[in-house]
Amino acid sequence: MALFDLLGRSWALGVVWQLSNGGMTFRQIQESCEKVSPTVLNRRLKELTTSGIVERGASGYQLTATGLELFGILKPFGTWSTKWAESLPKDDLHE
Amino acid sequence: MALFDLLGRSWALGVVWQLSNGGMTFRQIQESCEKVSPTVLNRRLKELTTSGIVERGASGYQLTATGLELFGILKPFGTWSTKWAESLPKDDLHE
DNA sequence: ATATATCGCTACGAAAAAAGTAGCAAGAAA
DNA sequence: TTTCTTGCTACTTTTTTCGTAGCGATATAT
Repeated sequence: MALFDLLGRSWALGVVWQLSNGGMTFRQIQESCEKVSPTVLNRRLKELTTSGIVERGASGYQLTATGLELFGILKPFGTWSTKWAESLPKDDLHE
Repeated sequence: MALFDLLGRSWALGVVWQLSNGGMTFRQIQESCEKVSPTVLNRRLKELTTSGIVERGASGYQLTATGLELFGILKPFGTWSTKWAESLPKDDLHE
């Protein structure tokens, strides 16, 4: 349940998702996440770092081995979500 | 990304997780989630309902077919999270 | 050296979300 | 009728997030 607490915060899942493409700079993440406020992004990155999911590397922030493992689990959401989105009226996504 | 927005709200993942055990009443969910405030629980349930993940049945709230499918994807988190929790100092879970 | 640009990040006020507590209306049971 | 439980709303306080501005550090160019 602590995992859901961590990942259930704003942008946490999005950051992990984005970082799966490789290392990104702070501002790159910021832009790819539809402009997250730097305050929150910084907080999420710190949380994910002390949780051993994200680390800093040569090319900026990147997933740790553990983080990549987590992304492996997260991956199926991608395909599932497109199916799911089609089964809904567009407006429902904004509630 | 809309999926992460929906599931990245407080208790959303927790509710889906709890409901996987079968139908639950409003108050049962409330207690199993370490006392979520009714305000938020009600909102999450409405969101998940209009998103076709949760529905109301004879025994209270329950997952739809789509919801069960989602839980199938969510399931691996369970085993992964225990491993993950062990690889961390206890305190890190509270940040 | 000076100017320019990009980087990670902090500060700060406003807005939104969640917590926490109380309690109501409806239905079932005694 | 009284008593319970259930789903849920109301209301206030606390926490989180947003949105914008901008600093200090490093790099690159002039």
